[in-house]
Amino acid sequence: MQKSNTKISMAVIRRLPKYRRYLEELLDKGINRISSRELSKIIGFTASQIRQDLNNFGGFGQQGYGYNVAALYEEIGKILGLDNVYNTIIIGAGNLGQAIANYTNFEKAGFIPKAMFDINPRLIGLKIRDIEIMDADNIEEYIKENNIDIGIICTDKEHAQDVADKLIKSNIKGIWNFAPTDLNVPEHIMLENVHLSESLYTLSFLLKHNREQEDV
Amino acid sequence: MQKSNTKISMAVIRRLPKYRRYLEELLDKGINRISSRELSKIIGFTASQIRQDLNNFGGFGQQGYGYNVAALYEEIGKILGLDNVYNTIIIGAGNLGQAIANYTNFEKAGFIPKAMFDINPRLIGLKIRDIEIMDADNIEEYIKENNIDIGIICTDKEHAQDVADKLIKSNIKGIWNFAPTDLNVPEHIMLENVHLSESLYTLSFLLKHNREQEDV
DNA sequence: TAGATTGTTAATCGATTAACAATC
DNA sequence: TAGATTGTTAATCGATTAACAATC
Repeated sequence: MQKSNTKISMAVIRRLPKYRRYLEELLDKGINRISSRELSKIIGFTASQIRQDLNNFGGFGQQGYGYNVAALYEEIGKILGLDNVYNTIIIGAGNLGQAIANYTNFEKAGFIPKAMFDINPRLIGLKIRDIEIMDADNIEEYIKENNIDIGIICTDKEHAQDVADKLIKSNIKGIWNFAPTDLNVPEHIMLENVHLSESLYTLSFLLKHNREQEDV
Repeated sequence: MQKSNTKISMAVIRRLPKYRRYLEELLDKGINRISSRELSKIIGFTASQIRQDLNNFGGFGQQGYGYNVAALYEEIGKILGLDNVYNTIIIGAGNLGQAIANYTNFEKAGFIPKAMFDINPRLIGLKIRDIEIMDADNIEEYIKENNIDIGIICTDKEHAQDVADKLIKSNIKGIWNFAPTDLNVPEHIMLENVHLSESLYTLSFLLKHNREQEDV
């Protein structure tokens, strides 16, 4: 669907989930048609930007009419790969790992937690929902035997690179990293970081300088 | 410290925590001097960008020498407001709220969780570490009586705006929002969102299109 | 002092916005 | 058909990179 050769910028990619979220809300309200101008008012991007963004992936609108909400929602889901199912494992079964294991919305979107791993013998063998916490020694074996796509790193920063190395060796496809460190990962493995403290420190900056963000 | 009138872009602000993190690592290694060129190699920004970024806030370097690691680390901490102490409350005492309450690194950086709130009677009265889970009906009263600076919203999306409204009424200074929705907040209240599903969907896009990120 | 490296200005690059012809 | 709104090109704006004089 993406136009030939054009390289989509990360700025555009990171806006896509937000489009999808607002389109879902419109769907829930039973609205089945929207113009870039109307969408602009509720989502806060300019109408021009909305049209530019969407046209990176094809002409989803119709002149004189606007966009079909259901169709556009569906298309953006496909662009994001949410029509796929991904098998995931969570490494680090502390509070954060458990929070993610319990968060069923990810599962609804196709990200299935198959197992959790920890080094703490007190946690090994427990289950979160129906997801077993296993010994971290078995990560590589488990990935290979169970077709795991994504590894979610919820360890402390000291263990994160070791875990990442195991994931890499086992031919994982992507890593979602919550450890407060930057991981070394080969180019063919996709990496997305969630650096919570960087987000908190940004809020701290804004508080200190009493400045609202211009963008979301 | 910030130069008069110049408005610092969010892009710069969001890089500051990363500078601080790498400088901390250098400190731990006992390195007390670094040039923009050397820092560039380990942090991955261009040397030019590093110098530009830092010069938004003043001349911290010395020609022919570079930057003093300890001093720069300290300065960036101050710029981020990490020399302050913030009182926080966590609203929503589910797994995510508990994970944040248990994450002592935030406390070390000056963000003190004073109380948690929930509407679930089974949770009310429990303690996470020494942080009590209280009835969400008491949020407004508690904020006013305890000098709370930051509200951390860990509820589901259905309750998030209601909670935000209570925080706003109680003159909170900042909101750190983990609920998967955009909040309506007046301009004088600082808002920082952590939209986990947007991050996960971005990873999904990268997997589908097998593309590494050019940045971070 | 000579060499190194900053601070800062200028050039480039990329992303956003504006404008409008195409067309439903 | 006339009006509305897209898709797309051109203009603008902002952020990044390059270059180099200042200076430690």
